[in-house]
Amino acid sequence: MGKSDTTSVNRKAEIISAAIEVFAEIGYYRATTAQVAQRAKISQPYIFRFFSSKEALLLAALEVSWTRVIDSFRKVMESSLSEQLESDLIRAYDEILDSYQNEILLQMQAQTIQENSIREEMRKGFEEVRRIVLDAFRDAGIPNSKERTMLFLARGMLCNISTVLDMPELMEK
Amino acid sequence: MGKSDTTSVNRKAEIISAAIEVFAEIGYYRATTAQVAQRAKISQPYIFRFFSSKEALLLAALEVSWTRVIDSFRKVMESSLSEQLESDLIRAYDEILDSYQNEILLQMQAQTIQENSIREEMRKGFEEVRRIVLDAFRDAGIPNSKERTMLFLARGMLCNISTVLDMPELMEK
DNA sequence: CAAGTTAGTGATTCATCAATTACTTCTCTA
DNA sequence: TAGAGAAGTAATTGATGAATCACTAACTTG
Repeated sequence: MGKSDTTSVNRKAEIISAAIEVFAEIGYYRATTAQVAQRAKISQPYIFRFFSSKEALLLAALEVSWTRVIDSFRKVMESSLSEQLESDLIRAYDEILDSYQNEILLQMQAQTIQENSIREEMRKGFEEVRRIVLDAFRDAGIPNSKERTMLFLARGMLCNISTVLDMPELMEK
Repeated sequence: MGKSDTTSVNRKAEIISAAIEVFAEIGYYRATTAQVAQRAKISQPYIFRFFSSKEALLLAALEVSWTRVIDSFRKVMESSLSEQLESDLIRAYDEILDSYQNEILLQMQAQTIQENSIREEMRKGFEEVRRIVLDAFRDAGIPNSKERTMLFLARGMLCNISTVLDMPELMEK
C-alpha cells in the first residue's frame, strides 16, 4: 500500500479524529495512546505505524484544527461584502466553536505546551489567522485595521474561554 | 507545631511557589511531585504532609495566582482616578505578566483541565475579576461598562497568549 | 499458486510516578 | 537530661504508559 492509496489515509485521519476527541476531553499529557486507539477502534501499537510518537500525533491534530479555522476564514473573505465582513468572520468562528469545540480545546491546551515543534505550529497558526483577518479588514477599507484585528482576535480568545468554562456572562455586552 | 506557627506556613508557601514554577515550565500533568520537591529543596514525600494530593497542590497554586490578580486590581480601584482607571488596570496586569508569568501560564493550563474542583476555582477567579472590573468601570462612570469590561478581559486573554508564545505582533495596534 | 506486501494484534519491556510506610534527627522544655 | 513532639527522609509499592517486538491473517500480482 502506497501513500496514494486511500485506505491508509483514511486510517490516519480516523486516528487523528480520535486523538482530537480524547486529547481534548482528557488532556494531552494525561490521555493515553491506548485510549486514542480504543476510540479509533484499533490496537494501541498500530498508532505507531502512522505516527512516530504521541507528540507527532498531537502535531497532526493541531494542523487539522488550524486548517479548519484558516479555510473557514478564507472562504468568508472570498464571499463576504465589506460591510458585513467582521460579523461574517464572527459567525464563521462561532460555527467552528459549535461544531468543532474539541479542536479549539486542543489549541487552548497547546498554547501552554513548551515543546518546540508544538510552539512553532501554534505560532504559525496564529500568525496565519492574523494575516488573513488583517488583509481582509484592509481590503474592506476598515480603518485602524491593525487595532480592529487585535480586538477581533482578543474577543475570539475570550470566547474560547467563555465556551470551555461554560461562562456565557464573560461575553455579555 | 500547630497551624499558628509560621514555620509550616512558610514551608507550605515555599512548596506552592516551587509548584507554580515547575507546573508552569513543564505542564501540570507531565510535571512530577519529585521535581516540585527538588525545586523546594525538600524530599518528595514531604509534599504530602502539606497537600493531600498533587491536585490539591495545583488548587492551592491557582488560588495564589488568582489572589495576585484580584488584590492588584482592588488596589488600583481604590487609588485610581476615573479618567485613568482602565489604563491603570492595564498597567497593573502588565506588571503581573512581567513579574509572575508562571502564575498566568498556570491559569492558562487550568483553563482546559476538566477536573471539577479545578474548573470551579477557575470560574470563581474569572467571575471575581469580572465583577471587580465591571464595578470599577461603573463607579468611574464609564459608558457601556459591560462591553468595556468584556473587551478589557478579551485583550487580557490575548495578551497572555502573545506573551507565552512570544508573539508581540498579536497585540500591535 | 507462490511469494511478497499490507493490515493488524498480543505480549512484553522499561521507565516513571503518586502515594505510603517506617524510620531518623532535631528542638524544646519540665 | 529525658523524652515528647516536630521536621524531615529513604525505601518501597502498586500502577500505569509509550514504544517495541514478534507474530498472524488477508490480499495481490506475476
